[in-house]
Amino acid sequence: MSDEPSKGRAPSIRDVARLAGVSHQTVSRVLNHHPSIRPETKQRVLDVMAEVQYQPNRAARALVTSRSHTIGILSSQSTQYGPASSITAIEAAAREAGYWVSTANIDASDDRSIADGLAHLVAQGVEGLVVIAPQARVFDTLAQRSIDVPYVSLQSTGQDPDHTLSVDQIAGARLATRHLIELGHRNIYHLTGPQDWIEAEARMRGFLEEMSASDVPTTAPILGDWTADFGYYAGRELLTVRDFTAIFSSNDQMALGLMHAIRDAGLEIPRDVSIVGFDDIPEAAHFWPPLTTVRQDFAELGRRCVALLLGSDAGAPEPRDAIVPELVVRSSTGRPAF
Amino acid sequence: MSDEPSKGRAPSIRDVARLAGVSHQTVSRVLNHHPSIRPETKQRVLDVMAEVQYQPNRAARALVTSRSHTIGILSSQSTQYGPASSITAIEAAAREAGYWVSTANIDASDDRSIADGLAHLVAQGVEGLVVIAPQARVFDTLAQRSIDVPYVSLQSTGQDPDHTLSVDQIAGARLATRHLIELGHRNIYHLTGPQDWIEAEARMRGFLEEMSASDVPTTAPILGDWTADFGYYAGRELLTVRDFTAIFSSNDQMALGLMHAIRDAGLEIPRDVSIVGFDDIPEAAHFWPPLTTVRQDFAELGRRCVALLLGSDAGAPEPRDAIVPELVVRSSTGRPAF
DNA sequence: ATGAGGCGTGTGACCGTGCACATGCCCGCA
DNA sequence: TGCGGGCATGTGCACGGTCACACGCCTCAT
Repeated sequence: MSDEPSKGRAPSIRDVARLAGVSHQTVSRVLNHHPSIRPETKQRVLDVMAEVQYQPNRAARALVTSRSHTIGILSSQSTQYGPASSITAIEAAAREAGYWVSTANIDASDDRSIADGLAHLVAQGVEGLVVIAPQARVFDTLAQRSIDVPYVSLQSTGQDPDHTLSVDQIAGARLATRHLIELGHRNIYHLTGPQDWIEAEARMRGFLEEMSASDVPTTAPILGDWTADFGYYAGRELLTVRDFTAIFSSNDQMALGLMHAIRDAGLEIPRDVSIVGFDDIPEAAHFWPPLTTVRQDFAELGRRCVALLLGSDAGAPEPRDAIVPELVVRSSTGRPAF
Repeated sequence: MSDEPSKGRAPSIRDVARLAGVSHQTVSRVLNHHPSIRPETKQRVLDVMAEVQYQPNRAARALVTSRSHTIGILSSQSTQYGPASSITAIEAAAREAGYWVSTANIDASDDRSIADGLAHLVAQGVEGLVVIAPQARVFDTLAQRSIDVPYVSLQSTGQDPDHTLSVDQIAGARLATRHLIELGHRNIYHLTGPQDWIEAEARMRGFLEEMSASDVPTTAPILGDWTADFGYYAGRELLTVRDFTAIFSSNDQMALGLMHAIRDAGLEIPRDVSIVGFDDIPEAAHFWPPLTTVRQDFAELGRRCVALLLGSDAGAPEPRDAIVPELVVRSSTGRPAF
């Protein structure tokens, strides 16, 4: 019965075609900017589209083209500053390139959750995959499923350079460590992130490398979990012995907890203990004292990430060198007391 | 030519059907847990599915059902702790309900960006929409487009209660303010968030309400921007006069900046100035001194959010009362010096 | 015995888009 | 004059699911 009115569903190209007096294919051509269309025809179609508020159906298009114009992000811990910043940066860069982003937050300690998240993104037809989850497990699952989607991992594993992109965590950690050594510290502890975070491991490696390169005796790193709470308790624990003059923390939050514990013990920073963090979260400049830390350029990371993903089609020779982070010296570090 | 091998495309229900010796419809029934299927037939189909690693094509399903099983989140400032936590909580709750989440980060100061983000989510066929962006603008666009998708805003506007869900920011702000008043403070400043954030406005209103309810003379609030940097500069500015004994900051980051400025001026917290924040970010307990603040239950918020969105179908009588936040008293507040 | 009805399954259409191919027209060149 | 070729447009099918309906078979009440 109903000939022109929409019957509950949104208008399709066929509705537009009928109203404009052309074939559905012509409408499709207008949508895809096909060159061979008479300007007046094109205009007529565009007018009708505007009139009926036509919106292309993404599902239908994805169905036939198998393309979604979407990049998937597999992420865990997305409330953390690092991952959150990366996501935002990637989103911005993707938008720039005309792509959209779909995020799946996973519990990286749960294989099932990883597989589900991955399946979700793949089922959505993402054309690229960014993994911001730490676990090697994720890569296993990825390989196992013989994913045919280009992917990038935002971690510095060192291995598998084709799929890895990152701030050079090792270099950053060496920067931080060298800074402490140059100030004269010899008894330096390192507080790591969770052992299954590849980033955490890289920072630890950087620490150890720089220590031995400078012939400073190394102490065993303390395994942390990124949280300020942990930093606090670790600090209390360490202070029962107090055989150090500086601590390099794997992120700023733990550094904050450490400083809390140190002050609680009646000590002063940096007079009694020097502290270096990692990340340079926006708050770090306002810690007490303002934190010396290592800054990562997340925006640049996001940009390169998208370029790498999308460029693999175009074969663009994207610079794949790791981004070198930068040491930001503030007031939480100084020469040891003696 | 090729009869069984996959021809580049992923296997479809028809491939599975052929291999299992049934019709494609039977496969579909297995997928949808149709009751009338002989167990052995079902098993055979499931076996084939596992064998060929069958994955239902989401686009195809969405095309015919017009359902995506996806909830859209329109968000700005998603690196902020509040929004990020909300997103994570919503995602968790949605997954619980068998839904997925698609996020669109927008620049809330740009109408075009808002419209684009909205269009993106709608085009994706989201079945519900959560808006975590502050601007009234977003709602205008929403109304203007006569969106037929149920939506919820995570802001306490007070108006339009059907589409609003939030922590009761006003109550939280009153809690914080009353705490200061009860300690004996009379000269209290308030540092707000950006004026176009509805949450910021609500907290300001709570502050003003409590002040006048307690007959304390009110000072004009200071317009902030959520950042610790701003808190620092605002603090420096305020200290040139120093006509106050307490400050209630609209979030924890600005409180951190304030404390930085106060210490820089050689003053002590809370002896000389008391500080209250808002959010209870995980780091707040380790600020110096540990911050008295207002805690919001984001997980609960996310849960209710999803329930409200999905429940509107089922007609479930979901509690729509605002979630009442909780005051966490730590060491940044105390009685005024005299 | 017969018809109603449920169960397990198959057939064909349809969702909205893009692609391959066909069509008619006009232009230019041999 | 005939024909190749580009332009503007149309026709029909494919994509991978779901839905409405049909079909045999068996059971059970009439």
